[in-house]
Amino acid sequence: MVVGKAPSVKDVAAAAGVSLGTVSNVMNRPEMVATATRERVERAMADLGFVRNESARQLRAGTSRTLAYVMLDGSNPFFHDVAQGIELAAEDADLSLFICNSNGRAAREEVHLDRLVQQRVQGILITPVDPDSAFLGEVSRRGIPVVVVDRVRDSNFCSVAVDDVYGGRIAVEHLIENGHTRVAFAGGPEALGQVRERLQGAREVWADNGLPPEDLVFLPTDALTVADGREAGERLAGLPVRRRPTAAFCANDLVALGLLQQAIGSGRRVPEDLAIVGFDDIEFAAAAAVPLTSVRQPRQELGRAAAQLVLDEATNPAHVHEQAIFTPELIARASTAVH
Amino acid sequence: MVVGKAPSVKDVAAAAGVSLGTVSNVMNRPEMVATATRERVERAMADLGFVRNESARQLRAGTSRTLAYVMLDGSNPFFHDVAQGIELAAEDADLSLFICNSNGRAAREEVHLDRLVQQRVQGILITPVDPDSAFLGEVSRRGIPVVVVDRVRDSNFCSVAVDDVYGGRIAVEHLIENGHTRVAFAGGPEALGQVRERLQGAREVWADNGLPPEDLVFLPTDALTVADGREAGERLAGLPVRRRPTAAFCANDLVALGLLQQAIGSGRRVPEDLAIVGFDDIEFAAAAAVPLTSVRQPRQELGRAAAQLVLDEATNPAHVHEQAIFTPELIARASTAVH
DNA sequence: GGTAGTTGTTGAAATGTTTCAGTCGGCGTA
DNA sequence: TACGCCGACTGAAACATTTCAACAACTACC
Repeated sequence: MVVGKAPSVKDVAAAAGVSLGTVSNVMNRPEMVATATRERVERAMADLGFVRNESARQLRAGTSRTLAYVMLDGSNPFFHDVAQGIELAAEDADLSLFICNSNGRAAREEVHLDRLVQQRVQGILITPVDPDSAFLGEVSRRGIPVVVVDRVRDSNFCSVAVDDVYGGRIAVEHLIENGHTRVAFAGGPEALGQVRERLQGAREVWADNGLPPEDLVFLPTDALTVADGREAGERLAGLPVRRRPTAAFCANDLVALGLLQQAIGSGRRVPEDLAIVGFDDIEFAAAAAVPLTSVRQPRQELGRAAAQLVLDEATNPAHVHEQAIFTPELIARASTAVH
Repeated sequence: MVVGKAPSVKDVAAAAGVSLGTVSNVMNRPEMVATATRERVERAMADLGFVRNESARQLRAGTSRTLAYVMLDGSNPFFHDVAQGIELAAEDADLSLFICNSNGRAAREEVHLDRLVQQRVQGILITPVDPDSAFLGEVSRRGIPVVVVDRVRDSNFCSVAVDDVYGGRIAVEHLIENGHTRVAFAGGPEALGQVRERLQGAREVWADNGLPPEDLVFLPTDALTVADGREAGERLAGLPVRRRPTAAFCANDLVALGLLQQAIGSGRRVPEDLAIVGFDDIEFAAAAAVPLTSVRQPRQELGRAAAQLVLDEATNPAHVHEQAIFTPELIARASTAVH
């Protein structure tokens, strides 16, 4: 049962009575070896249970067959959908995808990046903790293509993101159209670009409609999780009735779900007492007890586009950096239905 | 801006005025090189921006620094929690974790496994599409430690799972205690070991309580997704009132969430009209609009234990295969509260 | 001042591939 | 028959490390 060491090309060559080079050719340019020989070699491979050693291949060929995605928050399904899009593109290009998770910690992110550079991966896709981190620049300078996902850096990087300001606009516009004149924005921390821009869009459209700024209430949260959403909901409920918003726009769906849960749990009705709009349109948004209106990001498409950019950068010498911006779309569901 | 090729050990050695071997020693056994030399070498490394080439290291040393987890369904948060547990253990052991997703397709799973073998990873953790697949046996026979997660194979494999029969028992026992005498079991396909065993546990405890088998209604689904749950909910609602169950036990939380959504959406109250128990206790279960009673699996712990087994198998010559079984726990929440 | 031991460093072999300049034999053409 | 050509195959170098036997320089001891 215990096996000796794995058979190498040399063993295959010996078994098939050919030279090393021929075995390699069978694997890498089968068209230039005679059919009979090729079959003999393939036979030998199967008999010996030969599996190519990728380290050796990569060392010699100098090119890796894997892409990596460093995601920001493994507990947010949004990032898994992005990853899924990347995976599909990687599959098409016959590459493996290495998925890492920084969990929002810069230190962990750096460890991952460091390892990826050691592995000399073909390209790195990343939703960084801080898009402007110097370390990211170093990786890129080292010659590894880096694409920033769901965030934007400067023009030295490719990036793929969504127009968050516009997303904020359509969310709040929808609420205004539905007759709301007091609206909360729940999300944070403000250091997050997403949060800032979605809030900005909300404020812009609010002003455009001539509504008084103080009626767009900012409800800051520590992070963008369900628990933070619940907590924001409690603060919202604590406001005096005449100042209490009748609708909330949340910086992402997790916060919106938390808010929804808190509202229903404390006996308020959604959307009658409180209308809610989320952001991302994760699968659980539609599946919530009151299906959630949300600003849809083309999650898989984001991933796919990012993968294509990184591949272009890796293989096309004439590559020029590109900041792709997608336009989000409002998906109206029960949580904002007019009653 | 364009960089020449990456500096190698040789370049570092030249820059520091030492030999190749010394540079290697600085990296791998720093204690046996004089402090002054070591500092000189480290200095040179930093100056040149040297990053060790992992392929070459692995080729020569013959040992990989990465673990891999092939997960079954990227859209189920349960598996991400397991992955998180593995990641923590990997971090402790200073290893990288490669996450792959088979999405329930055996073909994709095989592609992933094949690549992992090519990479000669240290160990593979997998929640397989089919735990008895022959391919898995081949991988293991090749000398790569394989641990089956959340499923059980024969005694030639380590595995980590939860006692599903017991889980089924406590779920239904809870419902019986709450006074329900007509209960549905929603889940499928029956080919899934999980589904079969959870149902079995449910039936056992049902019989133990002297209840008539026909009052435990099997509501089969195509898969374990939210959509399937909704669909099962519709079928449930379609039953004549006198035969309609007053409670449902779902094979996992996604199905339970779907059922919950359908029930509330069509005006029934939970738990008054329909009590619901899920399985897995994913984070969204507690965050549902009606917090879900669920059978908790120690998700992270599962992953952590699996990682430890795979590491033991990889490093301990005296390793003996082990089938770890965890005991699940019922977490009662509002969806089954007695009114 | 020779011997033994210790500490730090070296140099070369080895790892499993790919790549490329050659070799070899056979075939068609002049 | 000589020539060039072509297709199929070979052999060795190269890739960036690690490892290990050997060596050099000291120190300590008698």
